[in-house]
Amino acid sequence: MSSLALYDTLTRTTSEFIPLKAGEVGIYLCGATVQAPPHIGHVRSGVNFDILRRWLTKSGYNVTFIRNVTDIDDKILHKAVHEESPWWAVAMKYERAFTEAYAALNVLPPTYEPRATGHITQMIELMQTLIEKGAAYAPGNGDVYLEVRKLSSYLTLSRQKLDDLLPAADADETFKKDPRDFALWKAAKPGDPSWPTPWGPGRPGWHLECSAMAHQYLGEAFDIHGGGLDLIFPHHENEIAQSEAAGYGFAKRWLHNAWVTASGEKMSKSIGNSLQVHELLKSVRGIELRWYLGSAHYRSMLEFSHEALAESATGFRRIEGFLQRSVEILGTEPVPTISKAFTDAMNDDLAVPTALASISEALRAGNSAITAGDIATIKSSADEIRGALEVLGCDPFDEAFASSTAVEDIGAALDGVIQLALVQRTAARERKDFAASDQIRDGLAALGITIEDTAQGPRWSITGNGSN
RNA sequence: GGUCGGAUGGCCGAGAGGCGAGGCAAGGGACUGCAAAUCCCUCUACACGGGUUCAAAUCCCGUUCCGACCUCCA
Repeated sequence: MSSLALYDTLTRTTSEFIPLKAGEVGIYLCGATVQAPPHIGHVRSGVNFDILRRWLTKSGYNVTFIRNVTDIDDKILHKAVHEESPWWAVAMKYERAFTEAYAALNVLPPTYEPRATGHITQMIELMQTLIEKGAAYAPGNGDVYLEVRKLSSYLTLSRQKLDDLLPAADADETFKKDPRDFALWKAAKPGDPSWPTPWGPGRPGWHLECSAMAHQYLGEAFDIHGGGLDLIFPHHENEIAQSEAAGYGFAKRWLHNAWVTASGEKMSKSIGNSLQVHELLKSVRGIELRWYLGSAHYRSMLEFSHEALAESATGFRRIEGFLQRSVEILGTEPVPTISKAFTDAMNDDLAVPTALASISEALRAGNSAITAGDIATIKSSADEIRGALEVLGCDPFDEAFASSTAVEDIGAALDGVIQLALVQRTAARERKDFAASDQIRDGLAALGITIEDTAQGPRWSITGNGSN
């Protein structure tokens, strides 16, 4: 059995993953700033790290997974003005949209999902520590800044030099000792929400939130910190600065997922190439969108196109089709089993594309076994495929994707009706009346129901390509 | 200006000195009354120019093009 190796943005190398505490893993993932509905770039991050979490869990670790919600920030305040709604109502509205998107894609809920505004006390404590240690200062205007020149480790994650950074265009540097110092806390402006602090009323800076929440739930040092590539600077750099200046060990390893791109460019709301999750879910199922988003390596850009998504969904349905046939033949659901090929791929920095190749091989073996009537191979293939799909969060038998009881009742009734038609069709075929048999099949096809004649008799499935 | 990433077949997408990843699409074949499903076969690619090497998509040098970050982006 190979052991898990993961990439680390800090060292830019892949190395064996050794947790701080045997059998336990703590992960902090930067979640959403809830100021707009989620697009597929946001949920790709969720899916990538959900796969990491599931693989760690499958590997026997007890995983504590934190994904925060940034529910106070400039963009939320702007949005509140635009929507003529209280800032907290805006935040809640979009937080729910994210929760629904994650659920539709079978992203497991985090162990804890802290909101920034629920941790103001911890942030104030952290700032007090930083001021006492001489790392931060409150110039008297209500802001609190971190003095970055005092930190030797500053910018080691992004490998930049302080003097090479472009000066901030918008910063009011009146109170800063150095223009690169960043705000831990922002003084309240008239009309903005604020919380009282020893330095005056204000609201948290983005970076401070994550340091405070990571400390609260994972302690002074933890195993993995994750997020999108675009957070390396300044967000993660600043998180390191705050936490290390406070004396914490902080994250031992940094994982960053790459973007979803469209026409080669990063998907973003501002350039208008973003695709909202709920829009895409009108054309594919959640399990199919997840399969697509998870199919590329997490550190590779994923070039989105509707065609690629549709093709990916087609491929997934092939796998599902085999699993369904295996259930019909074996009479039982497959038992999730992890193959060596899948293990080796996942242990190699989550090489999902290589893992998918192992699924393809099992699929071919399984389909051939159906033709050959090789029950043992049908079962072993189905077990292996389901095991892999489970880790990838795309197990069709997962309750998260299961239909409700009411739907199952309708399905049973529908099956009865279609079987009546198929009996007529079989009778027509037996008397070589193919005009009549094709008429029945065409009629069902027009309703989006596809008929396949197999060695075990006709079977039907809803493919949704009907003209209704 | 600084830092970082990328360019692989019709398309998506792995690999990182030698063994044609895989998928989708397309073409052919098997099976079938015809389909569908499935299986088999075909389609031998690595931006460009040098170099290292017995051997380069992979390493080195240079070039072109694309993208990202540089103080509140997943």
